[in-house]
Amino acid sequence: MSNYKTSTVGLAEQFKALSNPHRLALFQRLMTCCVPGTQCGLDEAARFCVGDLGEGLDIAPSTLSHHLKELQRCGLIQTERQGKNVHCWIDPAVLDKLSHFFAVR
Amino acid sequence: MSNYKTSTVGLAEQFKALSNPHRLALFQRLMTCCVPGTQCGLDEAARFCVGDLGEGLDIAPSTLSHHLKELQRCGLIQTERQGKNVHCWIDPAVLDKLSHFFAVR
DNA sequence: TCTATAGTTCGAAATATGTCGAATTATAAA
DNA sequence: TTTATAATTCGACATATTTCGAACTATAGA
Repeated sequence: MSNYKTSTVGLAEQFKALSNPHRLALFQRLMTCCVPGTQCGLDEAARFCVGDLGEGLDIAPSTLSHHLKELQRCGLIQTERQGKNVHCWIDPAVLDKLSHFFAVR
Repeated sequence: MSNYKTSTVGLAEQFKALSNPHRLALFQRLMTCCVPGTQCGLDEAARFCVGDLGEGLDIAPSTLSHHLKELQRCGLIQTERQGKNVHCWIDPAVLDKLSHFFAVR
């Protein structure tokens, strides 16, 4: 447990979150705002709200909510209420960590 | 959604394979042979056989076999019989792909 | 205050997964 | 040919996951 995010169990939880096609699609949408020059999580214009994220995925709101909760539980995404909406975003450090895991160098 | 299927569903299957702590541990062991100067899959000395891979994981041989089959099914690892043993390895291209998926910038 | 919108929680049902032991196959060695 | 070792397949069972609809909470605006 020295570092939850990089331990085998913590990593496995993140991969489990990404193992569902719906959740992976949600994550990929959030990734699109993580581009050069953009500060994910700081630039609110680059965030998605829950409803918009689920657009076109054809799942019930309760299912969408459940999936986002799973993504958050394992540390893959962040959420914050903004009035009637709840905004979601990815901390770029999360992507860095996962990218490096597979980069054996 | 053909694009949705090829990119998202295939990836989700690989993440599902890595979502089990035992399978992730197996994959991590195989990753250790993917180091600079080593050609995974070509240098047989750098491969693990099934029995050695499961060493210390405390799972039944049948379970080990099942997990490796899952890793292979989604394209994460390769296997080849070598006499009494079956050798396993990772194609470095697989690691590149996954690393790049998370490398947004 | 009342209403509409956005999202969450809960309980249930169908399906998938992880695991084992027993039986089986493949190979090498005696 | 017989035996030992390495690994897989199969059947079973307990547990986990995915999904929904109904009910609920939170907020903004009229």
